[in-house]
Amino acid sequence: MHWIDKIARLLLRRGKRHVVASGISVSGPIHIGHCNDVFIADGIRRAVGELSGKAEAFWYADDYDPMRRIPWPLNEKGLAEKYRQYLGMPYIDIPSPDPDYKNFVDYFARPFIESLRDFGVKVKIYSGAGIYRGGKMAGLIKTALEHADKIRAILNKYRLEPLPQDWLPYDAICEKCGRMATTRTFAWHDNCVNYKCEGCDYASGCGHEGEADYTKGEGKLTWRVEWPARWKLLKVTCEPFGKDHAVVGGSYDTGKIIAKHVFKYLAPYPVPYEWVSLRGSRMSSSKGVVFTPPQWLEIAEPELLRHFIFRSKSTKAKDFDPGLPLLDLYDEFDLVEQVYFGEVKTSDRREKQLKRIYELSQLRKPSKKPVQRVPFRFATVLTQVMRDEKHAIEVLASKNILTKPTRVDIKLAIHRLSCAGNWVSKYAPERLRFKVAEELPFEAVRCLTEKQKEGLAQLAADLSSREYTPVELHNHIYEVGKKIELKASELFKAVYLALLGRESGPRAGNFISALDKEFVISRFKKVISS
RNA sequence: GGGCCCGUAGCGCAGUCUGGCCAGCGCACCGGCCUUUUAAGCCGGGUGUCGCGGGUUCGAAUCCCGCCGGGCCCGCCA
Repeated sequence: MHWIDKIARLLLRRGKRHVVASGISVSGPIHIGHCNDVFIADGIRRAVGELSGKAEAFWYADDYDPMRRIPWPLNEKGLAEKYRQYLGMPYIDIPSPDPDYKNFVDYFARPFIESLRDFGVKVKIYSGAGIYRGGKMAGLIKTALEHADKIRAILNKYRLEPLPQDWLPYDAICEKCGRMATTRTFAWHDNCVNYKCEGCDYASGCGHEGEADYTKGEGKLTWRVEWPARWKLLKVTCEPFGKDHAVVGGSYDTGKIIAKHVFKYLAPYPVPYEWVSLRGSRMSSSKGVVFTPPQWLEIAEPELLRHFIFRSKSTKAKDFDPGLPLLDLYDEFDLVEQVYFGEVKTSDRREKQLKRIYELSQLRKPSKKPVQRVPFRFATVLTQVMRDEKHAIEVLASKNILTKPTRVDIKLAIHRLSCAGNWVSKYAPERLRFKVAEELPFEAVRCLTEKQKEGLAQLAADLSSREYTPVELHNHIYEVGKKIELKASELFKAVYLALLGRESGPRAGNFISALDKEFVISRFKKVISS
């Protein structure tokens, strides 16, 4: 059974209605590693629903935390100076570097939130700042303040250095300088928490002493208390989270205890997950080592990222490499799809697992009919020679890659071709790139022998006298070589030199078929008369 | 100091929860074929002490204990 379904079953043993939480701190560019979080939450929501439970999922933007590091690209020269002043302030109060976005949070979170729909993820969106400023957390904050001693005792069990006697689980925003990380709270009464803006290790305080109204969002609960409060507020029953929170004595452990003893709430069923690395190294918002969902959609279908996440256990570390390894991911996805549609056989057990992975990779219910796909490796060649979409579809049909394609098949093919085009220009190694020479490459064809020219002349003549399928054409090159007693490899070389200006290229039959015939004939003729 | 994950074929991995067709998949590789350059196709081939050592069991990659190696997280804040 797939791990998503195991979790769904466990949840249903606890109850019928479920709320699956996800969310991250909006501290910089949101990358595909963060997709684990929402995709898993959404996947569980889906699985619970399929098992006739009631479930919803949400994504919560932690946008009311203080900025402790300036993220890429705001830490680049010019901008860094400007953003230094905002250290310690809540993300929501920091301006956007781009006027098209409302603020720092909008700038980083909107591209992510907007892409969620493209990935078939159906989640409610919450904003921490919205929750606090809307006063929704007021009651829970009061409870936490009333139980400050109890909370402090719980946390101290897990700390080397105990919290101060007057510690409160609340971080106030300084009304004078707007910073949150710099304040120290020490007392409270009615709706207000007293603080002094003293500074912290990465930002200095302004010295102001004041009162923050916690019912109006003039501050927030400290993380280890906020998390359980949020569970209670939003009735969370299940939540995936990264391994940093999952550590013994970490925020889940203390959150569970605080939830039970302070908020009288059963902690959600935890789903810890491993992180996604990029080309072997940890993604880092501050260094700009990130790969984002919109970047993903440029080079691959959304189903592929879902496949990437659901194909292995959540606790398994995953590495993503948009270079050549992406091709393997494509092949694997296509293979799983063929297994789903019964076109490829495997063991019963494996088949069951793969079919479920395929379902989870889909944005909606899978198609009833088998889907025709253009192998991505081939798409990377076709996209470099095709004249237009119509022509590309003709080529695909002539090669039997698409047989009687439906409108959907054609749409998928065109989409994959555009992904392939983007991939070739952005991530492919040089050797997979080629460009048809627009003008006769004089330098390159100068070294051609008379025999090679004779071969090209023959090919040109044959091309104009009849139609060839790609395979026929490929074979025909060998026939021509035999006829004029020229080694096939020499003739291939001549073909590539004439068209590309280099000695090798994509498989010749495919390649020439994908080009305009008259263009090829005239190019060959030009070579002969050069 | 504590915790988590990983260790299965040359490489990447599935299988471990629920012990018994679990010795598998992809790529690579080897042999053969297509007169067939190329990250093209077809047919055939598994190349393995399942990290090591114990234990439980009729039976262990799978469960338990110990150890080794690699990676990561926490021990500030989130």
